Amino acid sequence: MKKIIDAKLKEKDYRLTDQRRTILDVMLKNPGKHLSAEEVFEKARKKSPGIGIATVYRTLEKFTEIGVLYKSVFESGKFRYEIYNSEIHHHHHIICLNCGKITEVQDDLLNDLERRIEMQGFKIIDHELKFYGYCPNCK
Amino acid sequence: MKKIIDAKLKEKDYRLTDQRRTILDVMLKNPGKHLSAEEVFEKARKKSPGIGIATVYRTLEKFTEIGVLYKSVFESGKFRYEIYNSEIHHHHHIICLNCGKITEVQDDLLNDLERRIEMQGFKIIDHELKFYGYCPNCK
DNA sequence: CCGATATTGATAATCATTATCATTTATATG
DNA sequence: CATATAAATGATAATGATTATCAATATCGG
Repeated sequence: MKKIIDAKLKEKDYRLTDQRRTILDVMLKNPGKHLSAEEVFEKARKKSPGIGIATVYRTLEKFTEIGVLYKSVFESGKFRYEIYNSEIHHHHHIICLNCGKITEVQDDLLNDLERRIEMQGFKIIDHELKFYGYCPNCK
Repeated sequence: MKKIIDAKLKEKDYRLTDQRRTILDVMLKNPGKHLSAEEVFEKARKKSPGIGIATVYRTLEKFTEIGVLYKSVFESGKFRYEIYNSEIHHHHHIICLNCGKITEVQDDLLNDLERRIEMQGFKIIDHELKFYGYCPNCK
């Protein structure tokens, strides 16, 4: 996995600094988790105490650009990032209205709907589906 | 429609001030549009030149709480509001990656998926589906 | 009309994020 | 290994969307 990422960075002439390596490690150690910039910053500081918050923001953005991370926005208005996992091509989020926990489900139900929308003249590139409700613990 | 909204406000002991009336008019004149707070402010000022931006934010939030408006967040991270329309119980958004235009489609395709998720212990209250692509003009 | 209290507007404060800039550092090349 | 280039860093100022504060005003029921 790291090799693929290394290749992506090289492809774009991006440097693999210690800070970027650290942030990448944080994300790889938290697959499926949707971490805010602040959360990434806290975790990265444990390994690289001198890392700066501006670097975290920049790196998260850069990694999103090259396809290493997936960036989402939820109701708080804050961006959250998760490691891109090509095995799970597409997944949806369930957001618990009580505890805020974000769970993922896997499904590919939307192809028919996309087809229908494209017949109206649109060109669909991607989609995002969120469910709001209560998780098993809060129900 | 206004009568229903009046009733909702009364139900909660909220007062119907001129400013709130103005903002409500703005939203009712723009059905289906997703207006940012700033956009609402600009439109409201034309009718009530003295209205304050803080009031716009507060009122949009208050109207969302009582179910008069529906509040969404998109990739800009900014909140956008639209008038709640009970005839269109559920709709989805298509966001053009080029011009940013937001179009709505109506579909109720997701009931099966919600059933399946509920069998896993979740309780689903609502869902939100966004498509990203290019509109007919930008394609 | 009066009183209680919700609501307002201006503006300060907050927060997540981005811009700025001097300094540091990764990497390619000889 | 040494060097040059320019990408990247960290601290912090700046930005923009939104919320808090507070004195003043307005709504609504009695």
